[in-house]
Amino acid sequence: MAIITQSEIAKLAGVSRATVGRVVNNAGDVNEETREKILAIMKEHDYRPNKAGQALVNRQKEIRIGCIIIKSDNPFFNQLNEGILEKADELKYYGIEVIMRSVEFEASAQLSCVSELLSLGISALVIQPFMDKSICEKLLSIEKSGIPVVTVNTDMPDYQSSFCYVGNDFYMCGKTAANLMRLITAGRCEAGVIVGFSKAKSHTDRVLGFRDYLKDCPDMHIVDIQDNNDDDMESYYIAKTMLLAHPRLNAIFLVAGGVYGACRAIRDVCSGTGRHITVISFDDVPATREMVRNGTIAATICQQPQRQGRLALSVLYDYLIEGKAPSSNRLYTDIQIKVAANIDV
Amino acid sequence: MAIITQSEIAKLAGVSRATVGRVVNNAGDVNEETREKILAIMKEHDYRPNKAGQALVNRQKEIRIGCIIIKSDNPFFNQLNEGILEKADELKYYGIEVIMRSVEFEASAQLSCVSELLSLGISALVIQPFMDKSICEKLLSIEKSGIPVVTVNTDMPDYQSSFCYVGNDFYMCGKTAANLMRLITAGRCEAGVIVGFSKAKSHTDRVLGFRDYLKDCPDMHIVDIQDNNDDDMESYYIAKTMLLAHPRLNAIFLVAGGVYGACRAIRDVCSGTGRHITVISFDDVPATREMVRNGTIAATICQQPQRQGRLALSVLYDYLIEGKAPSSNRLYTDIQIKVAANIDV
DNA sequence: CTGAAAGCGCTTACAG
DNA sequence: CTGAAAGCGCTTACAG
Repeated sequence: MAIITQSEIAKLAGVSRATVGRVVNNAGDVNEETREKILAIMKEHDYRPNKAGQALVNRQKEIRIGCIIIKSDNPFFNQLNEGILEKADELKYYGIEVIMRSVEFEASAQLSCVSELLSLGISALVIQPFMDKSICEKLLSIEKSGIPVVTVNTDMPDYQSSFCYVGNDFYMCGKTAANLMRLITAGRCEAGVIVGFSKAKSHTDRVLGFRDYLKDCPDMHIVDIQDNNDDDMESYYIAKTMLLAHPRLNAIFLVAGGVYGACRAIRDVCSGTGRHITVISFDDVPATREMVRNGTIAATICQQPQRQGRLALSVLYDYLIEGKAPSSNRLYTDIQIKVAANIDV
Repeated sequence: MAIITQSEIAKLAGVSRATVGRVVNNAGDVNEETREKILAIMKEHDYRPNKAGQALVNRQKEIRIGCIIIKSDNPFFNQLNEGILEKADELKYYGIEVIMRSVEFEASAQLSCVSELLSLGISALVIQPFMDKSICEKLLSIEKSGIPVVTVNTDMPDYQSSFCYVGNDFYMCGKTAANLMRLITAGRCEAGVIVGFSKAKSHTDRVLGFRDYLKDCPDMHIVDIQDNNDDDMESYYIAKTMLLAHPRLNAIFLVAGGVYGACRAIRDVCSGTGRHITVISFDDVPATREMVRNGTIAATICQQPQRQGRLALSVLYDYLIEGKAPSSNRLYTDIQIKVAANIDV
């Protein structure tokens, strides 16, 4: 079927291009009869607007999107950042300005940043929300005022829902980690779990999924679980203590940051003793990649942070410019398992 | 830095938009001095053409891209097909027509299809090349005549190189399969290898990578290797024979199609005997997914066929319309490991 | 309720 | 060698 344009529709309907434009964009009054006639022609010819045309005319507006991402030493967040910046650079050419803010992962800091961005006149917001009631309420209220919020990389609590969430399905990530653990330990393990922080839904969901998977595995147990606050020193101390306290512990599940610290502890405690620990971690920051390459970590589960960043802005572009809502309000990126052989591809 | 357009450059240089256009597109003669002046301004302001503008004007041309993909019952090829069709549908709006041909995986059929497409006036070709001298020579000759060839999903032999290859790095895929096998069998296995066909580089490279990885694993061996021609019945027979002939065989590496047949043989031979076979396969057609879900296959390695299809056309769009060569002439898609827990995400 | 018109950024055939 | 102009498809302010 050949492509049809607005002016061809206009010709077929015996009206002007402007009238067709009004129908397409649901903008302005149009006589009911002619509207229906035009809609019928659109349907018959499967009309879809030419995106290049839309993009071009869009440069005449000035649209701003605000982004609030976590300020942290963890290089993981740079990967997310990169994705956002890449897409932002592209959107610049389509008349969209992206305003970036890097903010402490903490309620009051996020709240005041949201207010600042609102005062700059943003039409949409991208945020990694701190899991707290005050943040939820704020985000829901600005959505009510017509500003869509995309939660990226980590989400609000389950009972709430933003315009769209873009990121991993962390519950399934936890299950995937457990699945790998089962395959590698032949279904027999005593595992230590080291969590990042409990105010990130991304972390708590991973633990939930892991636990649930273990329910069907009679010979797999969690013997200890601790928070490391994504910190390498805490992580080292916790791992070391776990390993010494539980001599039969043969697996460690690293839920978030502090991977390097935990791996050092394993080396310090086990090296030369013949004791082998199966380690599953998340993400692929440089320290983690190195540990996968040298065999300390059996597998790491990655979430495409760059893609998350790009996708968050894409979704908003489609909505703001093309008036097209996302296909789902949970857009999940791939759960990517990486072992030594495919981590550098 | 604010964005700059051709007409702003024109103003700064004191020339017309047309002259700037000529410099940007390297088209037509321009006085050397003014050319340099314009180039300097472009550089200073980091000028990059607005893609929407380019796309729009492009509709006035008529560009055709030919695609030759393998005709087969294997649903894997539908996935590749889908990706191509998706992108083709998008490119329609940019004035590009994609001509699809589904052809037997065999030299003479591919050759005559190439000729047919050339006679239709294509400006570029996408193909899954049969690995044969006659095909190589044909493709190289049409590249010499100025028509870029993108090899997709499987490549020409190593000593030759198309304009661009889009697909997995199959050698690394083979290594990844071996890496998983090592993790799951604790480095001790007697493996049977079942190959698709030997005239697809994608298949032979996987075997190479697998073999090479095993060189460093003293307790992992290949005890048998056979071709199944991607056929389920042959596959069943081969797997059954292998399992019976080698009672200590505890792992099977399924290099390509015929996954269902091989898995049935494993069930028939091993069910109820307590014998466990670790199976690693490729791709995620429905039958394979089912075997991963029910635990017959430990892991399957996927290659994003849809993405390969889309990317092959993207690369050509960038080249034909924006004059931008691909960042590399090997564009590798991700090596995706899927286990039961993440295969349905 | 409707149409004529301008303009987004770009490319290119045409006239000089 | 250079400029004026047309036109790709779209949106929207303006005049009626």
